[in-house]
Amino acid sequence: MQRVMAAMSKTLPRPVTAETTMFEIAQLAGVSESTVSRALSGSPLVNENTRNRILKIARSANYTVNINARNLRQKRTRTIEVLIPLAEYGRQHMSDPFYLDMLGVLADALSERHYDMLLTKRAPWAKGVETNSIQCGRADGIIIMGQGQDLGALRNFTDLYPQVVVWGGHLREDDYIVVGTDNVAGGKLATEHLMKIGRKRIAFLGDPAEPEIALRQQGYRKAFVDNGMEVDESLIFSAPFDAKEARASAEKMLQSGVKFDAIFCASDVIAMSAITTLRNAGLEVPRDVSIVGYDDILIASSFGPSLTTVSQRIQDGGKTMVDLLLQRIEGKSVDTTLLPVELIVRESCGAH
Amino acid sequence: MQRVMAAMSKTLPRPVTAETTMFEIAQLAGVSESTVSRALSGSPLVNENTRNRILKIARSANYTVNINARNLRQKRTRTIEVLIPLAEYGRQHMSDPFYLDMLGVLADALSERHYDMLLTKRAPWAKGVETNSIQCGRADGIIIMGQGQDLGALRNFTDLYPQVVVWGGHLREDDYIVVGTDNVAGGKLATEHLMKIGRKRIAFLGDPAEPEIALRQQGYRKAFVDNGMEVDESLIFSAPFDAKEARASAEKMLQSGVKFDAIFCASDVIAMSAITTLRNAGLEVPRDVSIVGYDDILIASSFGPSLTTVSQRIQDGGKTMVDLLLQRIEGKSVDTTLLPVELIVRESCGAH
DNA sequence: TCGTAGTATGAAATGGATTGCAAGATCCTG
DNA sequence: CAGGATCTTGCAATCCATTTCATACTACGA
Repeated sequence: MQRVMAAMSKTLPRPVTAETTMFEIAQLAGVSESTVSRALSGSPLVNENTRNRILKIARSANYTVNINARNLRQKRTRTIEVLIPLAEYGRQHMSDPFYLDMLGVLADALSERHYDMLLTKRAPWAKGVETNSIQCGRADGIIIMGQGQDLGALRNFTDLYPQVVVWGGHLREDDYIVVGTDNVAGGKLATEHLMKIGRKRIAFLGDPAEPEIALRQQGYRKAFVDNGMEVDESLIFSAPFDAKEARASAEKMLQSGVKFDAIFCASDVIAMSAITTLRNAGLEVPRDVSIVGYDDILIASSFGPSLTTVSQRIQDGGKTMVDLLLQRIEGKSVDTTLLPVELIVRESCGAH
Repeated sequence: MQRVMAAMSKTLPRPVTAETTMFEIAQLAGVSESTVSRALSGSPLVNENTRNRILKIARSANYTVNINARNLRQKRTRTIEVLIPLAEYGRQHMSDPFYLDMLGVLADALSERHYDMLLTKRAPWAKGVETNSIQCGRADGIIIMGQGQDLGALRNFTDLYPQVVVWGGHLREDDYIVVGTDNVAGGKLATEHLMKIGRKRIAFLGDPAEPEIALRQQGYRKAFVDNGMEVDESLIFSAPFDAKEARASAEKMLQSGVKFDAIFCASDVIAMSAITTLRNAGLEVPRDVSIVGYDDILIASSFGPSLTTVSQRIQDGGKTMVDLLLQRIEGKSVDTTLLPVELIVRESCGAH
């Protein structure tokens, strides 16, 4: 790796880590460690004057409790692991900006409750992962974004470690806690909107290997059935692909020669790719083809014809996941939650 | 928050945490805890047969060491905090997908070295953050993405806690370790490319409040000076804005009435917004206006016309940050590093 | 056979905070 | 003023693994 080096190399002045212990604070304040501990943790068992004195001393000594000692004793970490399918750079994958939006919400929701966030891209059951963070005491619970491909492994894991919340599709047979939008309703909503504005040949683009997408496709089908129409299977483009290949997929769709005047895309990223591909092929959106996406990601706003989409209520969703997980960690009984869907109509979805 | 609840509520079977301790494994194996500890940590002080026996027992008991106890004793956590300016949802900000790409690289680089990643969006010196993760023993070091607005606070912090690496622009007076591309060279490269393809009125779009962007603008100016031309200040659009407002900014640029035939955008997100805005205004890219971005983010590929951009070498950059940080934590002397820039020429940047 | 080097193991101290229990101090009530 | 209730505080145990130091054992050469 070729690099331009700066002139001066920087050496470590001194390795600063936790230095002062509670003992020293206790000495300074002339009390026992117990009292210091109680004062700092806001226990009512401490006299108000004593507390204030201790707080002042602790602050001036720049003292902070050692988290590891505390975690060890309390058997809790106030840390939640978040598992996100991040980009595999080597393989030129791209990870969906949906996750970045969600990450922001989760970060807020967790820090509001004084929890830290441990970020991982590999499932605890994946090959080569030797231990999981719940068991080894690194985290109190896990938020898993997306059910992924290996539903069996997910189910096994959540059987063993129930302090888990999964973002994804609601599958009847699953026993873990799921939060997500009502994907069937969402798919139906999007499709019916396209019908209402007069589109006749509505295509579906998305890979049903992911449970959520499969449910959206189910909703797409339901829209036809419920309106007394038949699904034209040639309009369903469901070849396996992820975000990086979305554009290629959209191109194949064009080349297939099948006629369509609308596409329900299973995600906003897919929709963005589709729009780009159509435009490059000389078609106009929404004049020639109407597009609906799914997710309502923020970046879609800096993207040209602004995107009609089914909102995943990322904000609600993230907060709900945190709420439920923390409740479950406390041992409370908790429900799988389907968030209601909402169609956000914007430019990309005009009538003929 | 209105919700559709699933029929069955899920109760916690049993709160699974670390249960078996090293003592029990020692009992089972008929050895002391010391030996178990050594066996599991791969110490050469243990007989090979004994180790294998212990490993087998530990595995069958589904045992994992308690991380907190280990961290406490060893005074290290094998955890790195990553500070990223994530979206403020309430305020409708958007966070740059550049960070998501970088996050993927960092996750890989860290996990390769058996480090965990703690994700934060608030600087340790921010108001309301009571303690920093290095001091309280939560992390061994911090990677800070972007210098942000408060350079003074950053400098103070890194004076106190040197185990920090910052992604950003190389500012001569700064003493902390910086990794980033050579932003001046990058800005110059982009601008000169636009000159070479025959563009005469090249605009700059980006907010120089962020040091990196300021340096890119410096490179933009240098391109003119070095080629014996004068900078037309009316072509520099540097009103403060972040990604969410990029589109609005681009619109202002159009409305200003200033003529231009190319834009050097300080980031890919800005470039995407600019292209969209131009197109909506009836202009064509690159026929009427050539565009160059900065970052080479993955999502730009699903955006069409594919983006000419200055690559930030996200992969190199992420790995370098992790390398340098871990070296510094070990107390080694370490250099601020400028990554060489590279222009990736694609569609968005054609000649007249 | 003794001494020495080398290998394998265990006992015990250590890391830093939290918390159950006991006890001293203070206050109140009759 | 005795007796009980209420506050405060401290002692010591506890959380669980790592590591230093000492010891036991083996083997080998002299």
